[in-house]
Amino acid sequence: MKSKELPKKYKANEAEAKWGEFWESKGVYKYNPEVSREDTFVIDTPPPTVSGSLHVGHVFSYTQTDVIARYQRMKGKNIFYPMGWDDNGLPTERRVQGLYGVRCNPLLPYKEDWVGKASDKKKKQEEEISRKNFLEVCQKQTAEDEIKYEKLWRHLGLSLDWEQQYETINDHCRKVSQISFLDLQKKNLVDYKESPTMWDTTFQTAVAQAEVEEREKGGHFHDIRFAVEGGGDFVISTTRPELLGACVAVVAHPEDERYQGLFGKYAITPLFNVKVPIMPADHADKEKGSGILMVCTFGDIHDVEFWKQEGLPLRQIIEKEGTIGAIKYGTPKFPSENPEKANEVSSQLKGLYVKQARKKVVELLREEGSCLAGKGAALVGEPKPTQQFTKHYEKGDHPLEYISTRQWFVKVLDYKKELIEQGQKVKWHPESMFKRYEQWVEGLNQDWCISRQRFFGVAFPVWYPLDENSRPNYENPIYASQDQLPVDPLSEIPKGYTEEQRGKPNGFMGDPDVMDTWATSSLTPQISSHWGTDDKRHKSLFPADLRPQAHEIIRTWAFYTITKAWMHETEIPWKNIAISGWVVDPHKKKMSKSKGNVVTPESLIDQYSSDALRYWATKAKLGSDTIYDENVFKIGQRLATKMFNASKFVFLQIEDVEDKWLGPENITEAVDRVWIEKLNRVIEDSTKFFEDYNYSGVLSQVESAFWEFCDIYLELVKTRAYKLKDSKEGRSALASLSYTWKSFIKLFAPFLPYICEEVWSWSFAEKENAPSVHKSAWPKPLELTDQKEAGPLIDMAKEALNALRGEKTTAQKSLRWPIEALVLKGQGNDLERFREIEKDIAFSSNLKGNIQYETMESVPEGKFFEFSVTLSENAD
RNA sequence: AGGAGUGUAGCUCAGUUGGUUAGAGCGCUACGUUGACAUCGUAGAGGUCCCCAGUUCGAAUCUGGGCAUUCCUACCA
Repeated sequence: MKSKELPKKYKANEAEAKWGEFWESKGVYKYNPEVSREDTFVIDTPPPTVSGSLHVGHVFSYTQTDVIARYQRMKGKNIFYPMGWDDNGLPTERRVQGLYGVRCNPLLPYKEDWVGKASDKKKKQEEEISRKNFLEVCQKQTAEDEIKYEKLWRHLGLSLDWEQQYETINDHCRKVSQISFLDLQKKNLVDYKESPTMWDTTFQTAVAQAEVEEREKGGHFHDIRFAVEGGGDFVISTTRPELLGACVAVVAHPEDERYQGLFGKYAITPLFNVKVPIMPADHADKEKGSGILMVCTFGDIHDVEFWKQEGLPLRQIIEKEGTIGAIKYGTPKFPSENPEKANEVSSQLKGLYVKQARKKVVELLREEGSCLAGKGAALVGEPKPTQQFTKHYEKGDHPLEYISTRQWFVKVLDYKKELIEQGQKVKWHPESMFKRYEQWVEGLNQDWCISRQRFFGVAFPVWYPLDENSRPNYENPIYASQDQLPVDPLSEIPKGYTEEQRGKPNGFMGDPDVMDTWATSSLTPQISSHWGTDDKRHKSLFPADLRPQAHEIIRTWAFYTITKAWMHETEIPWKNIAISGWVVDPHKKKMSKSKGNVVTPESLIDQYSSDALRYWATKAKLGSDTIYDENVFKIGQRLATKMFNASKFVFLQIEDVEDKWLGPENITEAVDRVWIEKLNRVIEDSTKFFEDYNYSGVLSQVESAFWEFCDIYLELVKTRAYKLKDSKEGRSALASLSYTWKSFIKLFAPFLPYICEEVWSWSFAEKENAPSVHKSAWPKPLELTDQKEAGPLIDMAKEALNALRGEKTTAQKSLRWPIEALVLKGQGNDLERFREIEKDIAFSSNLKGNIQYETMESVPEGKFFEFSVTLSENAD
């Protein structure tokens, strides 16, 4: 490469396309399975949810991981850096439903010729298709999205090994998930039990504690009068009057004097006239409402716990769809003192959604005379507004209901202590994030529910035998054997059975549920390491070195991954976990698609370049949120341009110089050696910071050193470098420039991979026999022999240049304007030192005459010298 | 309510173990096209380091107490 061939300006788009192809064709980022574990750095990359598009938040955190990977690669490590796509699960189903206007009905037969058509407009979900058709269209859609995602990641310059790609729905991941399930089953760490579980009525599936979020909603307190059997009455307060028909008890605090006389008696509910026990319960609060409240199946977690504790009857009135069921009162399950009336009420409520039912019940209570003469309506006064917090599935719109269903649970509650200990063995970056993990584990109150009543997910490798009445025997499941995996129990059969026996008396049925997405993504380290299928590979990749992830999923992804690794192999899944912050809007709220952020990463890259976005992403400290600010992209863009220009200049000076004059042994001049010492410290500190995952510290350090290089050192020595090319002084400058340039390319390479590869290719790719800077060695401090004490020459030069530039600027003259005379005043030894750089100063400030030195006892604080400058009358 | 983080220039943020006069970039003002760079450069203005008390010769930094703000967790019949 000759400098003449270089473009006048840096064209980032062209360069980035070129080097992207170059890296791919040279296999720069390939993992080498032959290298030993110690020399390999393993990253457990987060598989993003495939549901449309990636946004700037993804760019932010994935880039932060990439600079770590690039640093480790330059340190000589063999890098295992895979990419996975989390396509399995509800987000994909939701997207497909919206996009294609379809809904899965497992009862329908497969249609061979059915082809879904995606439409941009949100279709109403109307067309029902079979499970198999539904899964096919999910597969097709995610495959399309994944191609888009990959394109963006390549453009962003993530140094991933694309051969290690996986999708969480593929055969390999399904197999690993099922192996995991069977292993937990063998170790008696899973339970299949019927139990009240948080249920989303929209998606009609169970959800886990970790996927639940609280939302503030307006509600109303309703005061309702209950009669006491044998005389008397009391008023309860409730926000959920629609659950009146599900009331199984009434409770007050054991020490509440008002209700002492009632414990042991029975209350009669209004409308339904159901006899329920009045009991003491610790969770009742004397101060709240009237101090007495109803227990329903199920209003909240207290109801569930009290119901379990007391062995109360189950009266589930809310159905899986979120509607009130057709309940017949006057039966053993739903007794009533007045079945006729209860059934009249029930007939008015059945089929209503919760909200409608609430309205209706209130209406009826208004009309209802409270079973007691002279006490007015059962509804006492008017409903009083209140702010209430309700639990929602994080992806759902309607409040969750507790519904008793049969689900698979992983027994985490028994192992809180062990799981906290495991978390402690991992090194958290930043350290404080461990607290969140610890607090989450301590606060767990439910086992991990891993079954979902959905379709696009990993099946449970389980069948149930049917008895002579075709009722499943859940107590004795048939588990798949290893050689059957991955298995779909709905289309494949257990050993010893024939397909004809499916669903028949004395036959079998497949478990219809799928696993929670997290049950699979909690295995990402094992998915990558081929746990259970390739022992050698597993040993060479597990545990991983680094798990990068965001903080809001500590309670899910980090926790579940630690749990699985411990349950399977009593290991930690990775040695380090690096928690990235969020990208927030100017009001410090998390940026997300739903908040109407229309800026796509693709358009930002086109506008500012990948290097610029990477600069922005890695300026932010690990774990800290960063405000989305396009100004920072511009600064990154400018840095890349500066790198190009400074490189071009240095290259211009050294391209025709023989290699022997560019070796570090030629760096003989004091000022050059001082500069190299400065650079050494930058290299040392950068290395130290990187080892501590403090990439942002590296960047700001290197950046400020680079600007000092351009503004001060380069300006200072450039004239010497080209005017005295063939002398010892000139060669010292040239060798120093060459070495410094090379060092900066390497120091910036993890952050700005494209511009660095570009300028590296001009000269060093050949000289250093490293076609890619990203495979070149991370710099080490340069040992200068025969080091003599040189003092703060660079600082002196900086002060002098600034002073002389300041004079010219104040006089409104250009920086090349000649200086007639300079008087330098300072202390004796400083003046003596200054002589080392006087020629460089004279060159770079266009000083015509000599410098006149004057000794003075005291200089202004924090300065070396005082300058008296006489500018020339005329320009050159 | 409990826990974690943050609070430094108009804005976004550094500030490495306590140490002269607290830094950078953006923005602002003025100037300058110089033989790498106008996608630029140079210079300048701009701060009660949230507040109060303490430790210390010395505090943005350490301790205690507030305040503000973000997040996590819990509760709210």
